[in-house]
Amino acid sequence: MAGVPGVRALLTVQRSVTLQHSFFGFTPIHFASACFPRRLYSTSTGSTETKPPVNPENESLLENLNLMGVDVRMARQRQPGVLRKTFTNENGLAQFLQGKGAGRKVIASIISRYPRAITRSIEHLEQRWQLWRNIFQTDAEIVSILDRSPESFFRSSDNDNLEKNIDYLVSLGLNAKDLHRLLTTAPRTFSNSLELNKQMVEFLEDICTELGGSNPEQFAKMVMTRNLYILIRSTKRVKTNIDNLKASLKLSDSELLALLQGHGAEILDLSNEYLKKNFNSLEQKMTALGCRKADVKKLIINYPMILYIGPDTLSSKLDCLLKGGITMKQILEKPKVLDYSTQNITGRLEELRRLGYDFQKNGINILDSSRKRFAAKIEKLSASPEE
DNA sequence: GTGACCGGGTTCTGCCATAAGG
DNA sequence: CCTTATGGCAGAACCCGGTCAC
Repeated sequence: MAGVPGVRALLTVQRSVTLQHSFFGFTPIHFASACFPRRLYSTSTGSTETKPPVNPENESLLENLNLMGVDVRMARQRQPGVLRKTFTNENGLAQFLQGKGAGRKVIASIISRYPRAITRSIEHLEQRWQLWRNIFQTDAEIVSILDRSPESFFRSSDNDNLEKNIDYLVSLGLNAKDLHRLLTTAPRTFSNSLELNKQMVEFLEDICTELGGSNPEQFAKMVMTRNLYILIRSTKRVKTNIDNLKASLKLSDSELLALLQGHGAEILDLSNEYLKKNFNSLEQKMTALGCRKADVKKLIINYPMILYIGPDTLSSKLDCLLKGGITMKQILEKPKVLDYSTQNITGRLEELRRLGYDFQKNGINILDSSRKRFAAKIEKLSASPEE
C-alpha cells in the first residue's frame, strides 16, 4: 500500500488547480517521472527486491491529482494502472465537470472513487453527457448521480452501446418517465452491454410464456418498472429466486405469474440466500405463532414485500404488534401494517392505547395510514373519546 | 367526510472476478 | 505479464396520498 495519507487531500484544498498545460482537453505530458523504477538494478537486498520493473507511477500525474484534492491512496487502491499512465486527462475532465456545475470537492471525489474517469477524452465525455441529457432535464441531475455513483457513468467507454441501450429500452415501451426513473435509480443499467440487458428482458418474457402468460412484452415491462433494479441483476439470481418462490410456496403456474406480475416483482432482486433466509425465518416464526402453511402462503402472496424484511426486524415488528393487542389473524388480513417501521408502529400503538382504542371493534387499518392522516384521526379521537 | 383499497415514491453502491485485448 | 471493460455480488423498508363507495 504505502503512499499519501488521505489527510493530504485536505491540506491542498484551496490551492488553485486551474489550467496548467491542457490542450484539447488532454494533458500532454506527465514526464513518466525520471523514469527509472526505484530499484531497477538493486542487486543488494535479496529476494524480495528482485521484483520486475513494473511501470512506475507517473509522478507528475500524482502531483496534479494531489493538487486537485484527489485521494490518491484511494485511487491507487482501486485502479493502480491508471496512476501509471503517461497520458491522462484529469484537467480536461475537471474543466468539463466544472462546466456542468460540479464543485471541486465533487470532482475530486469522483476521481478518487473511479480513477479511470481521467482517461476519457473530452469528445467522449461530451457525447456521453449528451446521451444522458436525453433523459435528464438538467446537468445538475447528472452531476448528482455522478457524485453518487461515478462508476455508473465512467465504467464503460462505449457510447454506441449506451445509445443502443436507450433505443432498446424505448423500443420496449418504456416512456420518458420510466427511463428517467431507471437512470436515476439504477444508472448501471445503462452501462450494461446491450446484450446483457436483452438477455434479462428475454428471460423475463420466456418466464411469462412458460407460465402461460399471454403478453410477454407487457410482463417484462411490468417487472422492469416495478423493480428498477432488475436489469442490474443476473438472470441466474432472478431465476433462482423465482424457482425458490415457486417451490417453497408450491405455487401453480398461474399463481406464480400473478405474483410476479404484481408485487412479487419487487423482491426478485434480493440475493438468493437472503430471500431464502427470510422465507425460512418467516415460516418458522409464523409456525411458532400457530399459523398453518396455508397462512404463510396467503400472506406472502398478498404481501410479498414481507420477504424483504430481515428476520430480526420482522420478528420484533410482529412481536410489537402482538404485544399491542393485535392478533395474528388481523395481521394476516391487513399485512400492509408491516410496511411501517417498528418505531412508528410502537408509537402509534402507544397513542392508541392511551385513548383506549379497540382493535377488535375498529380493526387495524388505522395503523396503515400516513402520518398526517393518523394525526388527524388521533385528534378527532381525543376530542370525542369513544366509548 | 371517512376510511378502505390500492398504487406509487424514495431507494442502490463499491467492491471483486474474469475475459478480452494488448 | 499488463490494463480495460464488463458481469456479478452483498446489503436490506418505509411512507404518502388519490380515489371511490358509503
